[in-house]
Amino acid sequence: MDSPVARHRTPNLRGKRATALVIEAATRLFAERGYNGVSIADIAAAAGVAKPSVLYHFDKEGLWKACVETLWDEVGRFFDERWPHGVAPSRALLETILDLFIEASVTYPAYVRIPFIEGATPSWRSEWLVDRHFGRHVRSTDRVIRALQARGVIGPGEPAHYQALMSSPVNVFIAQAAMWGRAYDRQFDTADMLKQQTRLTLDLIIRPDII
Amino acid sequence: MDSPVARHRTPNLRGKRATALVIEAATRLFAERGYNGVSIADIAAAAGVAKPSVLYHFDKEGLWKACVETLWDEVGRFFDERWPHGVAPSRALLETILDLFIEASVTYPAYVRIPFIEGATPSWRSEWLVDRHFGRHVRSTDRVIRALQARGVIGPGEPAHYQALMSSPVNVFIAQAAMWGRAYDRQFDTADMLKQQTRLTLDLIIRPDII
DNA sequence: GTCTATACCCAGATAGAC
DNA sequence: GTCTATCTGGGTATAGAC
Repeated sequence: MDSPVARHRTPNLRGKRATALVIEAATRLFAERGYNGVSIADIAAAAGVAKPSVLYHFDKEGLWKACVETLWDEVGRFFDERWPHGVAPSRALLETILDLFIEASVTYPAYVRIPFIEGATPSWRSEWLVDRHFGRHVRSTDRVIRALQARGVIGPGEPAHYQALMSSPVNVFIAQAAMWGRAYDRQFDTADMLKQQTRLTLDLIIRPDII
Repeated sequence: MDSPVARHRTPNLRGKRATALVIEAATRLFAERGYNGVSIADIAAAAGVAKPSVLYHFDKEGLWKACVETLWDEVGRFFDERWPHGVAPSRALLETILDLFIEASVTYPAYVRIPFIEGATPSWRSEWLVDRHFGRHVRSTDRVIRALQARGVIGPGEPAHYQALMSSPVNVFIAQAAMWGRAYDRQFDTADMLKQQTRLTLDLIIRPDII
């Protein structure tokens, strides 16, 4: 072995194009460790290719953006297929939407973890995320909350405060699951824990006299 | 200028010892950008000393731990001086405690931001934080919540879920203030926003029939 | 204890054969 | 398009004068 002659190896394909393999691996790593915690070498190893093969397609910044775009496209389709269009603001609507977000968060944890990690610290990534995705999402949720308030489903107060409360399930149980899990010696990032947390949050913020 | 002769300069002191200056600057930077986002050169520049003067006292890992210990000591004293010892579990107790946490979080944002940033990603820092500080804090809050539940101040359900809800004000309005601020085009990390958020959270989780 | 100068390593990125 | 080999910069850390 290690003969100097027969040394070509696994030229490339495993069915998928290399770019897809790289984006898949990179998305997982970026979501686990954050942009600064991942090297091109890590990504290349995880994708089963050589470092320059990654850098042939992307520089690191471009790769991160491509990962986010690909993931958001996928999650966007997930929501489009399930969104309750044309439903009047009601307790049932809020339940449906929050359940949908939980399902999306469990299916695509990177969708929660990437904004959480990169948004904690100022950088071109946090700005880019807000300008391109997060801002739109926050403002549209804001409108849903206002509509629910107008119908009396949830009480008065700034929508931002309700958003903060509603984001707590995924923040704690997905983005910080490892820390809480170690503190409590127990697993937190399960669909069941998320369901319980969301149920509790809903029961608290929905006014008791509304069905 | 730049003469090769008269080239000694600001030997050291500004009243404080260099270690104190370094820890002060490093704590601020670690809280803003996270461990991996800060270099020794950044810290040295912020403290007004040379790089090797920082490394004479600490290696980077030791410096980070010293920052956390110093800060936690300080916040610990802050709580010790104000903690409502011997007060029976009641709505008033919960209000006092949450107000205290807000005051501490506004006074020492690093106390919120450092666990938030480092806890998002697995590393020796997240493990060290949980084992040394965060775990104890979470478990003691857990006991307070159980006592309040036994008195009927807050409803049934796992204490962890209530902790997640109660952590949402500081999570969103301190640790992710920059991102939400950019999305809403508005400032979030103000004492007033935190007060409002905490008031809302309390009103929701405290059972309405309890005074 | 603090500095200037430098060692050393690992990261991102490029050169050029295949 | 993918590889091996290499360059370069910025990072932590050290050597040694003062």
